Amino acid sequence: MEVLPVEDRLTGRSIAKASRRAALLDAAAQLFAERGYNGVSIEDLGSAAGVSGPAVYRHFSGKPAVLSALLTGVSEDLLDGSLAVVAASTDPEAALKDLIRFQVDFALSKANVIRVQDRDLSSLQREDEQLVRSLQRRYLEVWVDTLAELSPDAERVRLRRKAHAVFGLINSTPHTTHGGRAVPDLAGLRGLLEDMAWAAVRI
Amino acid sequence: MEVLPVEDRLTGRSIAKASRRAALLDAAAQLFAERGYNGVSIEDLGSAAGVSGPAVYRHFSGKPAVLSALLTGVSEDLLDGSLAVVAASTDPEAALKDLIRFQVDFALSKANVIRVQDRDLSSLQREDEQLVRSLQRRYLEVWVDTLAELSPDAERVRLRRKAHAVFGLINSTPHTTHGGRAVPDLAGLRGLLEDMAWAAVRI
DNA sequence: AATTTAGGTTAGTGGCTATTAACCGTGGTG
DNA sequence: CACCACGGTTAATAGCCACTAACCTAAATT
Repeated sequence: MEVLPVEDRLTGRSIAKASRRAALLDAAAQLFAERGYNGVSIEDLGSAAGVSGPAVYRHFSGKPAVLSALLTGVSEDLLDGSLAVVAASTDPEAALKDLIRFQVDFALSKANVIRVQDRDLSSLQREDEQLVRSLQRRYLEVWVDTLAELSPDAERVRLRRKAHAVFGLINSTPHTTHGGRAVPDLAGLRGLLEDMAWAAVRI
Repeated sequence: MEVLPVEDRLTGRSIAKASRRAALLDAAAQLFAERGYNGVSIEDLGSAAGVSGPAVYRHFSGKPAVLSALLTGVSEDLLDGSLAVVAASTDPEAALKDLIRFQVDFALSKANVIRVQDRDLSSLQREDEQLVRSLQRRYLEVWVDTLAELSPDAERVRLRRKAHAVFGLINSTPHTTHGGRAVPDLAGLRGLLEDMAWAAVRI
């Protein structure tokens, strides 16, 4: 008979393991953002997390699994976050403003992962790619639903394009913030992006 | 004594060579956009241009040279085009509108190259990367100069960020137009992007 | 305290791929 | 019409890299 691992015990080892896994994902976000998925070796990944080479296989089944964990994670965070934002807002206009703020926060605080998401999505295995695309689609629909409440007459196709364009606007700084250095006037940038996004979305 | 190849004769072969080179660059734009520079092999590249493998070396010194030709080409086209646009306009407001139209045209007609440019810039060799970055910087400055004429009091840092964000907005569709399929309502998309860009830039 | 399990390590190993070698037909040139 | 430069071909070559094997130590479990 097998021992069912129904409940994971919080032993010292499991904590260490979790934090190592997190370190690997952090390293992956940074390295993939800089050099692209195919430009990073498992050895690079391991040593950036303070461990060398094949130890990565104690945490992930392979290189694709690392990318998959990274991208499904960010997609879920975006979707869940946006649902929470919309649920907390009363009127659609406030909801849209909060969605913008949320996306700006996300883009500025997780620039690396944002970058990887639209750079290396195609490197995922078919199944994972579909999952991530589905999560992204649902996130997009949260925006489109909110936009539709504000412009009931607009076609959804148009609203979808609008949302895409706003994402491009907001996500632009990760592309330009080279290497992940700190941004001087972060608050100013945040405000500028919010204002521009608001102006663009209200046309 | 060497024969100086001062003037290239327009022989049948040289024409064939030029068109093969163009085919290779087209293939590179498409494949790099889809799979990323490191996800495409020389063999892939060649066969997509109707030639197999090492024949590529008759046209480029190596794989990096292909990427370099692609990216310096697009950067130069953008810079030259923007200079022409500004030179043709009289007042700054018209210039800005034309710059937007120009960038939208470019993003919609050369989506692949746009994608490669901000995806695989870091795969260039140091020297070429500096060249491309320099061209991009000069292109950005064309925008910033125009913006500065319209808002003489604004800091250039802020205007630079603004321009970046507008690029992100306009270049968003290449990211979303998966696989390079034709866009249904191209004119509508063009108009939408222009309107949104104009609204965003005028905050 | 004995034993098992898990996360690490350092050596392979095999496949892919950029680049080079060696060779070949032909358009352009004299 | 003889020659040759050139764009192509297929067959090495060499290096990188994902992944596996074999082994080792120490935390958990008993």
